[in-house]
Formats: sequence, structure tokens, C-alpha cells
Amino acid sequence: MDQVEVFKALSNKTRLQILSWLKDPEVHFPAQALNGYANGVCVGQIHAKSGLTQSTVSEYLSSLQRAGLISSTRVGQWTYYKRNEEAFKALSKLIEADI
Amino acid sequence: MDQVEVFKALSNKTRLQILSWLKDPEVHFPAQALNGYANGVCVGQIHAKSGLTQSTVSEYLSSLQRAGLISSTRVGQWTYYKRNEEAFKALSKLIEADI
DNA sequence: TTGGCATATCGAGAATAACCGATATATATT
DNA sequence: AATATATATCGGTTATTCTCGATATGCCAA
Repeated sequence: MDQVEVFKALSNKTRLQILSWLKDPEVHFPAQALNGYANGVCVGQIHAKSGLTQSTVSEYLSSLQRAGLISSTRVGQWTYYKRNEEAFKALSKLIEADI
Repeated sequence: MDQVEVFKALSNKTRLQILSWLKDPEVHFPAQALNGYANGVCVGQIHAKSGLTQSTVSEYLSSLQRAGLISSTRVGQWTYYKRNEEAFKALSKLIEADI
């Protein structure tokens, strides 16, 4: 875990908002056809709520993924993103013990 | 606590290093004349270890303080900085529960 | 294989952060 | 009052981030 990369990823209002949406996808996004919310939420749905362009949202999701905070699954034309809860647990412990 | 401000403050290698030094001041800094390490460590000592200029270090300490992660005490010509451990506990819990 | 979506990547402009050197402001000493 | 020391602030340069529009790529359907 690259600490600086993780904190940079978290240093943006919209990216924090996306993480918060992904915490309760059924509350924040319309039903997913495929496998409920198990794969996460696709880029287009996140884009639709974000108020930013598709390219910006795609870039933001990539940076969150590079930081290890979310993971992606490609299914057909869609890329689904979901939170990596282990990373948040690890970060919480890191701050508690090491930072 | 402004989350974005906190994460920005943590998004820099040198600032993380400073926080780490302040975690064990007696290990990383020569003895303080005044009140042991209870007031923290003065800017000059942090500057001396940092490899950056005095102005940069002063600015970094201000940003950590604005984020609530450290606090300062002025004693004579010196400003002592020390960690605000409650802020780190709160941040750890925030990440565990809310982010 | 052509066309249509969904997503990713590219190139660019504007805003912010990372530094620096120089200078200002406190405080202390003589 | 004059000088010295510690820290803060200011102005500037360069690097990085934010965000966009345009375009490329990947996958599906006709």
C-alpha cells in the first residue's frame, strides 16, 4: 500500500462521494441487471450522478483502483466497480497504529 | 474535520515523515531544554532533519495544523509542535465507519 | 462488417501544490 | 536601542492535479 497514493486518492470531494455511494449501492443506484450489486456499479451510473464528464469519472475510478480502494470487473461492455473493504480496514489500522 | 483537507495534508512523503518523527520525539530529536518533549519539538529541529528549507517546513507544519493533526505552543522564540493523537484516533474511526 | 453503446485514453488549459530565496515579525540578549 | 536568533510570510518557478472535449478501443447486435 503506497500511503501517499492512497491519501491523494482520498483528497477529492467527488472521489469521496463516489466511495460513499458505493458503500450502499442499492440506495444510490437503480437496480443492476447483472448479479444484483455483487459486481459493484458500472461507470455510467456513477457518471450519471457525478456532475462531471465521463472521462473525468473514468480517470477518478482508475485512481481509486490504483490506490487499491476499489476493484473492477468487466462484464460485456460494462465495467463494474466496487469497494475493497479490506483496504479500508487496513488503512484504518494503519492510521491507528503507524501513521 | 474537513476530510479533504486532512487527506491532502497526509498526501506528502515529507509531511508523513514529520508525523512519524513526532510520534517518538525522544528517538528522533536531541533533548529539548524546555519541559522535555511535553510541548513537542521546535521547528528548527524538524527543519534540520528534513532536507527542505525552513520556509517549506514551516508551511508544512501549518498545513498539518490546519488539518488538526498537530498543535503548536509558542514558548519564547520557539514554536513547538506535537501530534494531536485524538485526531488520528478520530480519523481511524472515520475510515472504519464512514468513508 | 457496419453501426452503436460503454469505457478508456489523449491532449490541453486552468487551478493548485511543491518548493525555493528573500524578507518580515517576534522574542531575547546586551 | 541594537543585534541576534527562531519562525512566519511573500513572491516566484516548476510540477502536479483537475477537468474538459475529442478520439480511440472494446464489445455487442443487426
